[in-house]
Amino acid sequence: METLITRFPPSPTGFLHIGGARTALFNWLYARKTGGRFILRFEDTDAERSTQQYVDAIVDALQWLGIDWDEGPFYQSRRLDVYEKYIQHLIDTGSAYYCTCSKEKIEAMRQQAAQSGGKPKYDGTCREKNLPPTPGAVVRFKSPLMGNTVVEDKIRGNIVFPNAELDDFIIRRSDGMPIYNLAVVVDDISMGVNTIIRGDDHISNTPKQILLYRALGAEVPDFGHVPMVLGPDKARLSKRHGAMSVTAYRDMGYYPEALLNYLVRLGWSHGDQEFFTREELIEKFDIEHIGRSAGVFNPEKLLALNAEHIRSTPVEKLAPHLIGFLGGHGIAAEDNAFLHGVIKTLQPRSKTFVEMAEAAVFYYSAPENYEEKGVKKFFKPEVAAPIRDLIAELKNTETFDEKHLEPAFVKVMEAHDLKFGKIAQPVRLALSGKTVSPGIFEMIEILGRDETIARLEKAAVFIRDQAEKQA
RNA sequence: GUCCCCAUCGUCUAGCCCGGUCCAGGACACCGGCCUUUCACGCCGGCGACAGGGGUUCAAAUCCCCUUGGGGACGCCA
Repeated sequence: METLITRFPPSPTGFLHIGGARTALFNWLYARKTGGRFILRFEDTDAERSTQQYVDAIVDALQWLGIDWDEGPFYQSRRLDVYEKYIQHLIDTGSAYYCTCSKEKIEAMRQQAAQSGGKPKYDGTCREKNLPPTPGAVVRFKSPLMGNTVVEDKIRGNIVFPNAELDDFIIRRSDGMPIYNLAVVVDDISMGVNTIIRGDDHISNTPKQILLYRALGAEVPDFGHVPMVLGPDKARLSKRHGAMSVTAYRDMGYYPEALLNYLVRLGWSHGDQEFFTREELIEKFDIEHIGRSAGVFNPEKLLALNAEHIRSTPVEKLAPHLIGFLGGHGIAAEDNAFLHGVIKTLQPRSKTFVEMAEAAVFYYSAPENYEEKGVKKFFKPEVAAPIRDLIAELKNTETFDEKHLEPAFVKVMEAHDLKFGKIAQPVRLALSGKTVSPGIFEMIEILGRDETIARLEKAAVFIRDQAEKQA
């Protein structure tokens, strides 16, 4: 079987957003799944709006997502001579022609068409004039006047376009730069791309491109148009929908695999399965189960999926991601057993790395003050004695794991006739400074004997001072 | 305006191609409950949809047509 070659061709006129990432993902998965190749190509023929800054940002986002490419990145702006060759061929074979109609004239044509209810089209003034190249002339494709062009879409089936709907579209600007439809086709032909998965906003470009393939004597690739991603108001995604760039999700503490998982499920399914690892995605992805209807981006579901990924991903894989966010709290954490232990206790209670980092701070630095409502509720004078006893017990506990810790607590509880909660809450506050934290035993185990005792003693002093102040 | 695409719970979706097992299944969110050392996790239960109308058929979410609704394209942007 022929090697499958897919590509992702962003235009560097903006950041990589959710929709673009999904398109890239589909192409990437399909290539990885079939052992094919995946190409990255920047379509920067619009010199006005393309910038290096966006190129870098897109590369950065793709790398973070773990979407890697086998070839490229290519830049259309550096392949002008290639397009020129193909354009010349089209002219030579009578499939394209020079046109000297002014922009104003074209605009007037459109206006008129709009008024009389027709489709805005170029009227073909220069079509049969056989004009020679002149400065400022554009090159137009000579589109068939009759017949149909059929797009055999892998996702939607056959889509028929009457050729009369198409006009003689420009393939080369007056400044010599090629136009999108020409450039993609030439690139895809010369790069051997045989499978194109893209947004369905490109459907109406497809017949034009098919015509170009034929005029160039090239084989038409497989097309598959995926539905668009909509905002909560069901409108096409745009800046006004808020955080839509991939890097925004990185900054908000999302795990790349979770984003991938969410994105792929927005438009593709594998029965009832919701959770996928990257490997599972590659193994199970198929083009047959890509849906046909547009999907609304749902940040809440993405958040929930992120939490699920955080919960079920091995701590070693999570650690490098968390370290950056810990840095934001002034903590220079090392990727060691301590960090891994910390993550373990935070996994079931963190939806993002931002949350996890925040919750992890107390492990690295003893609380400087205690949550106020906790102090009122749990640091009462009567807990001073049990805490003193607990400190003494902990000093004698041989191993610091739950199995040995619990008897120590039970002993203190019995001596003072307390329920577990009565001692656990003050201890929680003493260790973490907060009323909400991971389990008591797991915290103690990670903090270790010295640190635990130090924090308990500090709390005991605090409680005593507190009592004196009141007296 | 013209052309094209789409249509199952609020949202993402399974089912639709190969009608009956679907008084429609899962997930997120929401509401109860259980578990419990806090918060979570987890578990159990609830709420909630085949856009409408015509056909075809013994039988339609599944096939056909129309309507309605939503989206996209119509650039010397990609």
